[in-house]
Amino acid sequence: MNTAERLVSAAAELLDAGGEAAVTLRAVAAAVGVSHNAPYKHFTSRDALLAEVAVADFTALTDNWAQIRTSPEKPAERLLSALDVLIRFSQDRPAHYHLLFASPEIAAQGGRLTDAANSALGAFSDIVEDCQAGAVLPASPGNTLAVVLFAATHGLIAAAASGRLRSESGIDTRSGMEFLIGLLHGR
Amino acid sequence: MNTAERLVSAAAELLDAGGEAAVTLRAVAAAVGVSHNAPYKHFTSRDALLAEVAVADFTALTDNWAQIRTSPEKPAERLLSALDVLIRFSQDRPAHYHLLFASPEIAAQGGRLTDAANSALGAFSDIVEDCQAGAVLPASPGNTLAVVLFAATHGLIAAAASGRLRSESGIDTRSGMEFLIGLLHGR
DNA sequence: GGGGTAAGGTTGTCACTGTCAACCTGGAGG
DNA sequence: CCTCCAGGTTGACAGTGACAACCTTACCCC
Repeated sequence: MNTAERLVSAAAELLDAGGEAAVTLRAVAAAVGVSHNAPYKHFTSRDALLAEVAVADFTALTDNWAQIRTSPEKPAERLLSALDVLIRFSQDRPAHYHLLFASPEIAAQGGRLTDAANSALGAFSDIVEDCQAGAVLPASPGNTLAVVLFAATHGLIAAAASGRLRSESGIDTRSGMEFLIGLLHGR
Repeated sequence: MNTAERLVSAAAELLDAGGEAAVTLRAVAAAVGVSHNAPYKHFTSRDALLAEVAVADFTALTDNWAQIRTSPEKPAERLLSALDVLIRFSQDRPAHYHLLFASPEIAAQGGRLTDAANSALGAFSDIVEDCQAGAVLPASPGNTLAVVLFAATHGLIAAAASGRLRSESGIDTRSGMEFLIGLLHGR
């Protein structure tokens, strides 16, 4: 594994261990065993390094969803599995999740990151479209329904991360999405 | 206006002008005309100061929504107006929006902030419940539907902020919510 | 085969940040 | 009149992202 890859994976580990604030260029460099300035030979800035971490995460999500689509489950069950992947990711690796979906300055890095994010959305949309083709979910122009379902999931995850879900409403992300899908079912 | 209030309002202005990174304790203090350490006489940390900015924003949102509820429009139109308030807020003051709904370390400040956020959600829920009472939207246990609708809106706003909405799907936040509400209408 | 060259690494330095500590000051209350 | 404290000050400190300059090694081309 070359230095650039080792830097990305060290950054990913630090992100898990201590949140975004812990991902210091110096800490990343030290974890790899290079000098404090070596990262600049591979990445133009700290944000660019974090963007590469995000690319790796998006790619993993894409693979996950692509695999779910090939499972023998019914479309509706595959959709719930896809949502579970996202929900579990947000719970197991909250800092990574925040990096991917709630960090505008990282998203602005563009390039490879935009492509990786679009691929992930595409894989998720495929699963939703299978549901629409099976009349489990209503039709929509383009992938509008997939985008809306994804958005609702992200919104519930964000509310949960802020601690503002359990407090007043007493629901969780999964049950919220089940409720919404139930309303849309067969429409 | 006392120093604490002036610090909060100066922080709010810097947040608008240059994003969260521009809200430096030193810059805030300088804007008010006090020394670089004076903020610590009123706030325990930078995050605590930002939390007060968020409290003010949540309060304004609550007032906005409470007023919409008293308008002579039909419930469904009031709901769209409420969503427009949120969407416009996210477009006009993106850094403030991010602070309120996508900053876990700020949300963790708790206390006054949690109360203010709950009040805002309550005002929004009232508007949704009017729609449910008028059979414009389906019934739900507690305020589940309000939470889900809010979550979906936030998700679409977040996607738009990341530049990942227009690119692939060609929809915007407002039209996405109209699509979802249309599906739920009369259910 | 030898010399240029560039990728990848190093050390040193800079301005800036949040935070802590110590000090100062004026006015309120016994 | 003395005390005390809220609210302000200056000074310091470690840590950060970023830049500049230098060193080295391996490769390519003439």
